Amino acid sequence: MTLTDLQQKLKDRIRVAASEIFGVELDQLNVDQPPKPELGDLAFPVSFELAKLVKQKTGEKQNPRVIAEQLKARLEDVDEVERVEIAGAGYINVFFDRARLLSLIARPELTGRGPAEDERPKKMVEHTSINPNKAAHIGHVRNAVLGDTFVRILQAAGDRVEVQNYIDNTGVQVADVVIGFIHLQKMDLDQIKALDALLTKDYPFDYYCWDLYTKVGLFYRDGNPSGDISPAQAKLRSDVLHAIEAGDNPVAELADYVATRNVECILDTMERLGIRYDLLARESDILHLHFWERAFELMKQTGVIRYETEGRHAGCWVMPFESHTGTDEHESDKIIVRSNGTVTYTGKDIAYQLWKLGRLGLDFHYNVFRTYRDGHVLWVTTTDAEAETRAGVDRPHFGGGVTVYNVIDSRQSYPQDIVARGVAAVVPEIGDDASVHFSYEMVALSPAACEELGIELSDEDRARPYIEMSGRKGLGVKADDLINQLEAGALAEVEKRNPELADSDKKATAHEVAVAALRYFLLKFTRNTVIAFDFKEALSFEGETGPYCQYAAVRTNSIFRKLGRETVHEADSLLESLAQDAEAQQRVAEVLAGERGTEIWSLLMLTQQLDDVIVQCRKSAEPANLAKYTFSLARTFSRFYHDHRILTEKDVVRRAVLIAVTKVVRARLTAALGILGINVPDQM
RNA sequence: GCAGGCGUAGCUCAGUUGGAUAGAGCGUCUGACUUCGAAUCAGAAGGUCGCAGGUUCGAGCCCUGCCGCCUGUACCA
Repeated sequence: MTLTDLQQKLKDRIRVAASEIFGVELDQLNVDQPPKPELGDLAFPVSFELAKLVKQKTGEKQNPRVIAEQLKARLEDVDEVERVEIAGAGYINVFFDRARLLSLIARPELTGRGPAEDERPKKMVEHTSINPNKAAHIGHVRNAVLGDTFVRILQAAGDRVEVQNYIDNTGVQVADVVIGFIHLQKMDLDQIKALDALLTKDYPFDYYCWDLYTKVGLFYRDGNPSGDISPAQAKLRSDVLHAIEAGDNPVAELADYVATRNVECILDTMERLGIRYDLLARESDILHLHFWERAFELMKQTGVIRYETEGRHAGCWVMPFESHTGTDEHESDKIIVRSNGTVTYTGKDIAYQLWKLGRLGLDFHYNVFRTYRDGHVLWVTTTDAEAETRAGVDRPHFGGGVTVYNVIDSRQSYPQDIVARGVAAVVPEIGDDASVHFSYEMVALSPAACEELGIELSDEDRARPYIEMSGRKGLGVKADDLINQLEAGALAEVEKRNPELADSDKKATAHEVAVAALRYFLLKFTRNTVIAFDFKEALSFEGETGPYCQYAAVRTNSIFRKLGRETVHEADSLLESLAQDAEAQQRVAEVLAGERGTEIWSLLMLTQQLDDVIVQCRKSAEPANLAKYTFSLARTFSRFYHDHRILTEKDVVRRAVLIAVTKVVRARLTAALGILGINVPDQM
């Protein structure tokens, strides 16, 4: 029996009682937590609701407190319930039998649940999807960390998940860097390869491209970063772009090398943070395998788009958009195919989305991109039908998801909405819910952070709350730079605290601490909060941070290291025998009673909320809830740790209780951190 | 104009489908280390939840109207 089951049992009792006593059916039944643990373990505000329903039904006005009194006896019957109190204007507060529940909770957890792997509906999560033309910055990392954590949440909740990273290898951003190599650096593919081979770890290929991309931005604008692109350069860009899209020519070959190398660098960055993928879906393959043409047919057949013969959009295929009315300045219809016959980005996105949902009727070919150290294989799409047989590895089936989550920043909400509607219109049976825009706000730079980066600001910018990062302007904090800085800071701390450790262990620990700091920093804000990046805050290891949570978990481990097996065994068997030993049960109840006992008890209750939090995070798609919960568990444990000595505790029963609670905390805290993508080192 | 988001302590942010005395962290001030590790803990100060109405037993949360900020609203990708 878990706490969730117990809650359900109590809810059922209340429903039955409401029906029998008042003749009223409750469709919704809320459970709260009392503001203080002294007020009970669960609170039902149901009496207020009942008073309303009874009044509606009979016209008779009832006092919520009187109603509560009538329900009280029904709940007190339950074995796990010690007593029930009526509080305030009519809250029903339930107090559990603490000793009894402790022995239930302290039992080793049963593993294994849910149906077999392939029977579960598949959820698709697309995240990261960085333009492969430069290094990743912290804004990209927010995307990846949010996506990766959500994947872990879904998996923890028992879902089957497929993780995709979309590679826009034929877009203008790649074209821009290609122009930089060809026209600014005057390099051909062989020279680029030679350069790449010479680049060091401190300044890798994606860093080189980062700087080159900025130069191209200036080149386009004749040296003025905020100027317009000159017509001659625009022509250059468009020619290169077309060559890349067409494929099978030297420019496309060069572009493919550049894009692929950047993807490799970005994947390396992400792996430092524990982020991995199942499939890289490349735009070039979507193009060359004619996904769009198929989608176009489907959209025409279903009447989702229509051909305009007159007006401003004459010659275009448009998708009517009735939700907002157009004004003189702004159109209400979205153009999918331009009058010159080319498809817009939105059109291509609809095709890809249809494939993800298994509704396109076409598939990619696949190749192995890399194999992670633990054997997990990352696949990449290809047009080469033979690639897979050459790979000689079993491939999972890709695509065909029931729900698709696209982790894309909130500025894309308009086009994302159109994609979702377009898809839903083509295949009405799957509905709008199948496409979820997992949106988040950007990471911007605080004015202070800009100054630290040595970026000059205009007076206008200085007055703003934050400054948007820009790859084109080279304005941003590179992910690897920040991770390096975090690792250096953590290493200094580790060296101070654990001088006896081997250098490799120190570095490994510092790495785990750095990952914890960065991931937690990006997860503690809710998705629709703009993060104004601040170095001091991001580099902090104190207070509400990842390392704080880690530290609490490390402490639980060090307690067990020092306790010795016998003592732990003794504690385990004492709690196991509770059901048969009335005297021991009485003693445990005493330990858990009173002010000190309540502190221990409320910590134990908090550990039991993890499953509910996971379920809630899956539903709300909000990883910040889990981050907040994890911090609060770590904080509550830290307090418990200071208030209760375990190693020196002489009272055997009391020590057994403390050990049992610490054990449960260790398991839950480690699990919660794991879902956040944070590991617990042996020491730190 | 329209659409979406935001406005909560000095600063940065949480706040579940409306519930009990609005919470954290940072910063400030005061305490606690021959320690189960102080990356910690305890205490203090700090609030007209943007403004004004409304709905109800009850509103930071729902409704209406204002004010302010942000982002979208391309035959760019």
